[in-house]
Amino acid sequence: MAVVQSVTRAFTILEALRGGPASLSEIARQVQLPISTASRLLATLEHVGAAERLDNANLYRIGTGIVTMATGVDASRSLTALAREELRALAVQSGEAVGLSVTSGYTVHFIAEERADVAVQLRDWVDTRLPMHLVAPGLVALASWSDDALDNYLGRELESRTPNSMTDPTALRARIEKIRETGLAWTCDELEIGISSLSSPLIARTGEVVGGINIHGPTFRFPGSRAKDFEKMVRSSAERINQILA
Amino acid sequence: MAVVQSVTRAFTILEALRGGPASLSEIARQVQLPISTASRLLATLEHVGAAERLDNANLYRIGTGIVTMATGVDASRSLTALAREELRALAVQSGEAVGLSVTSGYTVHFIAEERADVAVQLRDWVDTRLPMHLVAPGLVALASWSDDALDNYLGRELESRTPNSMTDPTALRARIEKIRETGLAWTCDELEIGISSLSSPLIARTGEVVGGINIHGPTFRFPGSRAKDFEKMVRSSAERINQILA
DNA sequence: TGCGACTTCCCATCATACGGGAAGTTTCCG
DNA sequence: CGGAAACTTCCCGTATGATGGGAAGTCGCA
Repeated sequence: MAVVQSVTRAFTILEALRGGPASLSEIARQVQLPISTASRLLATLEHVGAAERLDNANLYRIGTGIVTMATGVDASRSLTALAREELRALAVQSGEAVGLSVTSGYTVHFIAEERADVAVQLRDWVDTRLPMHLVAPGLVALASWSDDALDNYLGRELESRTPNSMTDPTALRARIEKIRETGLAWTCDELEIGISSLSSPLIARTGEVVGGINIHGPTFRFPGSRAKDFEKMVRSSAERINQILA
Repeated sequence: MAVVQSVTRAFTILEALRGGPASLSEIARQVQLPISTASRLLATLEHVGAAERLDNANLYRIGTGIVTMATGVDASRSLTALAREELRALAVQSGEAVGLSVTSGYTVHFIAEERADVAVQLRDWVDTRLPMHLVAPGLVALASWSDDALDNYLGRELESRTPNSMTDPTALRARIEKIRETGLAWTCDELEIGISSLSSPLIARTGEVVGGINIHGPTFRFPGSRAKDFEKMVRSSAERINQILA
């Protein structure tokens, strides 16, 4: 299969730009091309709208043209769609409801849910935004944050929703330390009495935790005896989704 | 400013792919390149993940690589993110659910939704694809099409979902003519009994209608008395989003 | 003022993108 | 079933156009 050199190189440059705005020489170094070649390719990318130049500076970044392109992508392959099958499988396997959430600022935003067919169900969390320290996917996200970012989060007034909500910064810090070791968070009766949940992180190509998937349901259906199984399931599901993301 | 021919051509092809999956020869025709050249460029795009080939068929479509690229863009600049604020405002203002959709081939694809806090709500349409002639954003898109394209659409068997679904080509043509004048489409009980909707088009930089935003809800909440207000709201919201797109 | 790092532009060179066409495959009709 | 039409894939000779070294210009800094 014949492949056009210049086009391949152009996309390599685009890939490099994902790391954030960069100058011509930085990019040339990064992709190992002579400056003049990189310059010509960047000019071309700019020309077609795939890259843009920061206002006045000599910095390039990915352009809006790419975003427009992306909206034309068959939607069945958006993150939620890609993940949906996986979520469904996990719901069936666990017999519980399964959620997909993304982190945004200081909140966790649930964007998809799949549920098994059992009588007692929780309410639908899709499209709700919740404080990170009260939900399992929020805790795994916090666990990925730098100390500084974490300090900022914990330094604020922390919302409480049940007597079980944990709002003490020191206690939370210790708990997060544990999560860092296990890569998995449990919550129990912290958001609402009677709800238990466990979550594993979703990790973007950049290494950043962008969200989580979680199994949740009535606390009485989450006894210690099923815990290990649940943990294994949610871990391997997250693993598979991460592979798609990578 | 020197520009690399092959790279420019590659992006032209990518642009052409936005119209939906297409075969090698279709694309070659569309972008006016010799088949062998188009073939080589498509192979390259496939190689870098910017295009992919439909399972077995000889159809290419935009690839996940582009989506991944787009996620590298400052999130505040993605279409849905840009539009979200606007949608939310519109939902609050109208007190109804508000949808954002893009057109793709002969279908309308809902990609985002915001809803007001009212008791009776419709199901979530996000991630569904619907025939253009049954939904308001589809009708405004059709209204922007050339006569030839419209003939093609209307020449096919048109799906019907309720007794109110309009499937007669002549009637649809007349209706679309009206929409062309007003720049706004209403539907009532045509997709599902009890759902009303109105929509204004989203117009890309190229002048092409790429999608629409719409207000929708239970028909009983869409009396004539509110119609004018709704029309004004959806129009000005679309206007603002279009300004962002331009 | 001079140095270093950077961007832009030019131009000779030849690697490489190009496109016609052959060969193979599928689709569509009569 | 047969044969034409339309399509995809592959090959290869040609010359176009991508390439990269380097000069010239710019900026910041000491």
